Amino acid sequence: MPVQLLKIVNGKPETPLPSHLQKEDLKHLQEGFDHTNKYFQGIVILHYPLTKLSDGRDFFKLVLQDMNNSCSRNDSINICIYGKMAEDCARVVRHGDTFVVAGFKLEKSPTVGEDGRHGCHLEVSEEAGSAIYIYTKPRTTGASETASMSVAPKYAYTSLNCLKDGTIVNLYGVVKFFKPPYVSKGTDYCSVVTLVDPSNVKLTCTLFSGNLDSLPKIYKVGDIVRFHRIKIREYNGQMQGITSVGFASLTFDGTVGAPVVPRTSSKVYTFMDEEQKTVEELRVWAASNLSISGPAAKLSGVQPMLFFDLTCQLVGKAKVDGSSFLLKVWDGTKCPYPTWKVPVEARDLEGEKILLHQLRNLTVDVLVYDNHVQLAKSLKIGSFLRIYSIHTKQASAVDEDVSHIEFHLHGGTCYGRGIGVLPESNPDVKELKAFLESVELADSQNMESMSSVELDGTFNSVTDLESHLQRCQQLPVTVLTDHQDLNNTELKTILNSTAPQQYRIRAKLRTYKPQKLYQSIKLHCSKCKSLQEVPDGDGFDFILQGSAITAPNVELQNTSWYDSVMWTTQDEKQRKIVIHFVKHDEMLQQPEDTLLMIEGGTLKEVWKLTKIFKCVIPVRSTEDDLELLDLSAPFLLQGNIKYYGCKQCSTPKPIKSLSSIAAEQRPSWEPTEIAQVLGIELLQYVFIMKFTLIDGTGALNAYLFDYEKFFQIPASEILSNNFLQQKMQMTMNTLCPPGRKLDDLPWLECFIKSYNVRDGMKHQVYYQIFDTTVAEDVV
DNA sequence: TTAGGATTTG
Repeated sequence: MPVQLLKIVNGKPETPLPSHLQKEDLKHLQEGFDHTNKYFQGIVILHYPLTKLSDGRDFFKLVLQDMNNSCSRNDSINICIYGKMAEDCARVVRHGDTFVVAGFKLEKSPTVGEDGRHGCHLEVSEEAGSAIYIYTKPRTTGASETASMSVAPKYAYTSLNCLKDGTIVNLYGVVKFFKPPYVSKGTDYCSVVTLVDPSNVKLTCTLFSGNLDSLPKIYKVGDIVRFHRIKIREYNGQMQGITSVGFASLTFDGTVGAPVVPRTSSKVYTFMDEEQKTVEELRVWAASNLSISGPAAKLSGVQPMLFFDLTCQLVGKAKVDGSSFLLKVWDGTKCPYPTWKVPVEARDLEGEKILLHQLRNLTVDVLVYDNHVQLAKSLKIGSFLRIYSIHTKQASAVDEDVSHIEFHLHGGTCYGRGIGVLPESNPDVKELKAFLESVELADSQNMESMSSVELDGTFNSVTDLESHLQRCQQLPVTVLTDHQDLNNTELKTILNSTAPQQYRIRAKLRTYKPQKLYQSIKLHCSKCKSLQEVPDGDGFDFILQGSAITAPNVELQNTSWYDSVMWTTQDEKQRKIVIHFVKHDEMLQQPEDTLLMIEGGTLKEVWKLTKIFKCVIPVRSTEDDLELLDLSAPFLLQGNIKYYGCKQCSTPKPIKSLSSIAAEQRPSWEPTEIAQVLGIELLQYVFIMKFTLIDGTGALNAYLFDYEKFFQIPASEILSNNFLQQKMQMTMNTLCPPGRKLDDLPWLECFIKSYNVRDGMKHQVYYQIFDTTVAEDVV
C-alpha cells in the first residue's frame, strides 16, 4: 500500500516505520547522494489542487517544511506526486500533517528562482517504488478545513503592448516566425521566435538552452506559445524577449478546434480551464488576423529556384565533407524533374540498404551545409523531419545534356532555415506516415517496377505538366513587340548571310548561359559601353569600414539644407556616426520622402536605414565638404537597390550640389537626377545572356541585352528580390524546360540583328535579340 | 556567451 495513514496516539505514531528506512536530512537531499532506503519527513505547509498532466496522469504537488528549521523558505521542499498516489494523497492530506516520503527521485526544481525553496524537488510515484506515510492529527471540522484550503498558483500574463524593459513576465503569443533550435556559436542551443498577439504588437524572443528539450516545440507558424519567466529587454529601440532563469514554455497547435494539448518537456506545469480558454481565443484571433500558409509543399510540387519547407522521413544519411552532409529523404511523392544524386562512398551511407534501393526513385538528396551538419549527423534514420527553407536549385553537370534539380539547405539560419524533428504524435506526421504506408504497400505488391508508385505519387503534377506542355507547343513563348509583318528567316540562311542585318526567326531555345541566373546581371555604362560585375556586399563593407576611420568634420554638420545628428557607439570601438537629414523648405520630411547622408555607418546600419528612408548616401568628411566614398561602393541606396557610378566616366562633384534638388518644389530624388547633379555617370543594371537557338536548319548563339523589356522584370531589382528571381527562373523553365527532349521544347518568336565585331585581324559576326518579349501568359 | 528574423550562389 503506497500511501499509509498512521495514527498518532499520545504524541507517538501508533505503528513504526519499516525498520530498513533511515531518516535523511534536508541538507543531504542533493544530487549525487544515494537515497536508497532513506526517507524524508516534513510538515505539510501548502498543497495544490489535484491536476491532470498532458499524458492523462494525475498530478499532486505539496510543500514540506523541514521540522528542524521551521522558519525559512530555504528549508521547505516541493514534492511532486504522480499517478494513483497523487489521487490518494490529495484525498487524505491536510495542512499541518507530518508527511514521510521514501523511494523518491531527486530532480532539479524548475521553480527555484520563483519560490525560493530547496533547489531540488522530490518525484514520487508508484512506478518509482515510492512509499508515503502520513501521520494524521485528529481531524476536526471547521478550523482544519480552513487551514487546508488549497492555494493554486496564479500567473498574470502581460499583453505584448505592455512590455517594459528589465521586467520578467509571463505571456502568450501566436508564432509569426521561428527558427527551429540550432547549435549556437556559444555553448547552447538557440531558437528565435517572433510572437504577435491581439494587441498587434510583435515580440522577437531569443531563447537559449543547453537542453534542446526545454526550448519551445514549435513546428509551424501559427502555433501558440505560453512563456513563463521571460525577460524583457530593449534592443535597437524595440522590446526583445530573452530566456531568464526558470524560463518555461508550453506550445499548442494553432488550429481552431484541435485538442488543446500542450507540448512541453516540463513535467510540472499548471494548465487549467482559464489557460485552455486563452489558447482557444488566440486561435480564433490568429485565424482571421494572421496569414498562415496553406498545405505544405510536397516533392511532387517542387519548383526550381524556390525555398520551401519539406515534411519528410529520413531514409539515409552520409558524410560528404567537412562542411556538408547528405540526407536522403522521401515524402511518398515523386519530384517531377530529374533530381541530382550526391556521390558518396557506399560505406559512408547509413540507412537500410534494401529500403534505400526500393525507394531510390522516390528519395531525394538534400545536402545540408555548415551549422546544420552537426544536427544532421545526430538525426536517427526513420525519424520524421521538417526541413525548413530548403532551396531547390536548377543546375546541369558538365556531362549532362539536360539540367536537374538540386536540394540544398544552405548554411546560416536566415528565414528560419534549419531542421526540426517532429514527434510521431504530430498530426502532419500521422498523415505522412499513413501515406507512406500506402506507398510501401503498393511497392511490395509490385516489386518489379516503381511505375505504379510513381504514377500514384505524381498524378497531379504529370497532368499539370501535360497541360502546360500543350500550351507551349501551340503558342510561341516569346512574341515580337514590333515588325509583325516580317516573314521568318531560317537560321541556316542567317548564318550564310553577311552582317549587319535584321531578321524575324522562329526557333527553340536549346540551352542558355549563365544557368545561374543571378550571374546574368551586370552593370552597364551607356557612355563608355563598358560592362562590369555587380560588386558584392563585402567590398562595400570594406569601403564603409575604411571611411569610418575619417573623423566627422563638425563644421560640416547642421547646414542650411540638412540637419545633422552625431553619436558615439557604446561598444569598445567608440565609432562616431553622423546622419545628415536633408531638409526641404527648411523642414524635415517624412522618412519615406527623406534623403539622408551617413558617415561612419556599418553595412548593417546603412541597410537598416534604407528600410526606413527613401534614399541613403554614404559619405565622409573632408576639410570643406562631404564627399562620396570610392565608386566601387554604391553612391546611393534606394530601398533594396544599390546604385553605382562608372569609375571611368564620373567626375564626382561636391555633395552640396545636392542642395539644388532639395530646393525643388517636390524633390522626387530620382537616381538619374541625383547622379547627374553629383557628376556621376550612372551604371545601369542589365541582363546579359547567351541563348543557343535552333530551328532544324541550324543553330546560332544570340545575345540578350535587356534592361527590363524581355523579362518584364527590371534588372535592377532582381538581385535583391527573391520573388523576382523565382519568377525569372520560372520564365526560363518555360522557355527551356529542364529535362525535356528537343521535340518537346516550345517555340520562340524573336527579332535578331547581326553585327560585325573586328578585333585586330579577327572578324566575327554576332547576333543580338531585340524587340522581343516573353509572352504575356508565360510571365 | 550564444543571437538580436529578413535566404545561397557549395
